[in-house]
Amino acid sequence: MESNACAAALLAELSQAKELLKELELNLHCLDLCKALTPRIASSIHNSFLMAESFSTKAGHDQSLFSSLALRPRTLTPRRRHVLRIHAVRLSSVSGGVKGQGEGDGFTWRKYGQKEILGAKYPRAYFRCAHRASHGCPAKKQVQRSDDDPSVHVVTYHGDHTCLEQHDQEQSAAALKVGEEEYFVGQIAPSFGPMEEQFFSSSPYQFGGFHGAESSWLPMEFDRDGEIDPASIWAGVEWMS
DNA sequence: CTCATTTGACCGCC
DNA sequence: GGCGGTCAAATGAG
Repeated sequence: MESNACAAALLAELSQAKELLKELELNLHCLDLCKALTPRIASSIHNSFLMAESFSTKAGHDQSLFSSLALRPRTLTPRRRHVLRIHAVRLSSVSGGVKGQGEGDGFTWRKYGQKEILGAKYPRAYFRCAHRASHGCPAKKQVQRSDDDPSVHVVTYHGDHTCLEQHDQEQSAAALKVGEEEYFVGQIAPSFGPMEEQFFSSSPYQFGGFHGAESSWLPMEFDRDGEIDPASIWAGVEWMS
């Protein structure tokens, strides 16, 4: 896809996300927590806007948006086809609480594994959709605490839910489609549920109390080889198949 | 008793 | 052979 078209698509999706955030702010004004979080989320998306605009102006005619985004070439090959969503979540001590009833980000997950990752301070937890057995839902997610900022957690989603659950988060996800590939480049903040709370509280980093969470678009920077510079982001991200 | 989580073992890929 | 991802038996909570 031609770079300007990619940039336009990205901006269009971001515009939609921004409008959804405005709507969220209007509808949830009675909740102090939501009022506190919404401006931050909006600010993060605004930063993404600046990034996207930068891409659209900086990306030369011989450099696609994806090369400027530094997606590795192998992610564009048919053999690497996948749906990936990267989501950074920062826990906060905002009072009020946002915990759901066992759903967390709106879906029900079952933890099926936890693994110590080489070079990482904190373990990675593996979750799959609870409706895998009944609906064959292939959705999975991985949750790992950031080494640099323990209050930041990287949630990586694999696959889409084929179960019947619907929620606003899916509708507000900003996706950029290119041909047969679909890359989710951001997602509106969900809340943590009891399962994540339990996982995080049992890991080496102890919370004084879990009351809320905020998430943000990842302010990524990349080097010329297409590798993500870990020092430039506040949550480590790996491209996964 | 049922169901979700934990955790060591196993498997496949690089 | 090392590592990440998954399996499955054991364990615990309700």
